[in-house]
Amino acid sequence: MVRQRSAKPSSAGSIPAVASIPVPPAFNFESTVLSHGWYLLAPFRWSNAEKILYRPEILGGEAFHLKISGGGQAILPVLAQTGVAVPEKHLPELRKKITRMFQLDVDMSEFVAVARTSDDHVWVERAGFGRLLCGATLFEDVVKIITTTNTTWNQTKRMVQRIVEKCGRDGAFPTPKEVSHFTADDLQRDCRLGYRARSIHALATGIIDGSIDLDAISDPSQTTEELFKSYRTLPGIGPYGAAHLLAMDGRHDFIAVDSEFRRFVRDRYHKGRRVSDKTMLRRYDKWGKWKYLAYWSELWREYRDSAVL
DNA sequence: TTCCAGGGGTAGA
DNA sequence: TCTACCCATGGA
Repeated sequence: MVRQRSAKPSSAGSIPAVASIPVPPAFNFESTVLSHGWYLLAPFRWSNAEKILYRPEILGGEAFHLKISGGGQAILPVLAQTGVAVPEKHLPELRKKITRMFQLDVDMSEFVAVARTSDDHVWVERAGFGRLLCGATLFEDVVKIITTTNTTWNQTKRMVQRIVEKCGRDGAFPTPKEVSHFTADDLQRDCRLGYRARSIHALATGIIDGSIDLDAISDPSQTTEELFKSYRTLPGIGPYGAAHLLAMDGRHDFIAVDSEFRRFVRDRYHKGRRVSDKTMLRRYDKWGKWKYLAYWSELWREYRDSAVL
């Protein structure tokens, strides 16, 4: 990754230059933040009035409260309290995490080109739609996906908030080690995780004892099919979760079939009639490797039009 | 009470 | 490979 320092002054004016992170062409900060529900999950906090994403983060073992803004050709993460840059020694780690959070290493040009050929999807280019907001680490995203299964969105938000409060340090999302300090019963009782506590506990302890190797499991040299199978070996991750994790890698070959997908396709294309998953999925076959994003863009626009986002 | 929400794991056919 | 059942939680 390229490192650079920007000469752009902070909002305080007299504060020295801050480190900015360059973004790909046509990157849209706000659209990426609002791409799906992740910006509503702790430790993210989005200020719509300021168009700023706040997030506590541990860098080099030290806690920082980040204030992340976008615009122009860069993302600007600074310390929330002072507006100054994160100390130089932490910039490589910060860049790595920001790159994952905003999918800066994902090439969206092919999807945009395909979307131009569909009257219902031409808007995605103008909106800068395509990148999904992710957690700072794969562990964070796996935990969050587990908390979305078989429950309501409000319960998901509360589960994640409680995990951060109970296990995390200084408001940051906990590491596997921090989660593994607690028993599955502790997590279930105090974070109200239900049966999901066992999966999240198994994930954290597996990473710590070495039986789960997230780097190997997420090895990008695998084909998408191999990666899908690989993600499914994680505790609490089935077809829905694996498809979601692939999307966070920028791979959209698999649609995460859940109650929301079924509701959307049933209402939009089948006049509310019940149809099989296979029939629903067939509708998106023509999108090839962009199936999930094609579906998600349709749902995203429905959310936006109904002011859910 | 019963159902079900951005499902997953397992046993049995 | 497919189906049925169970799994905590909490709102409708």
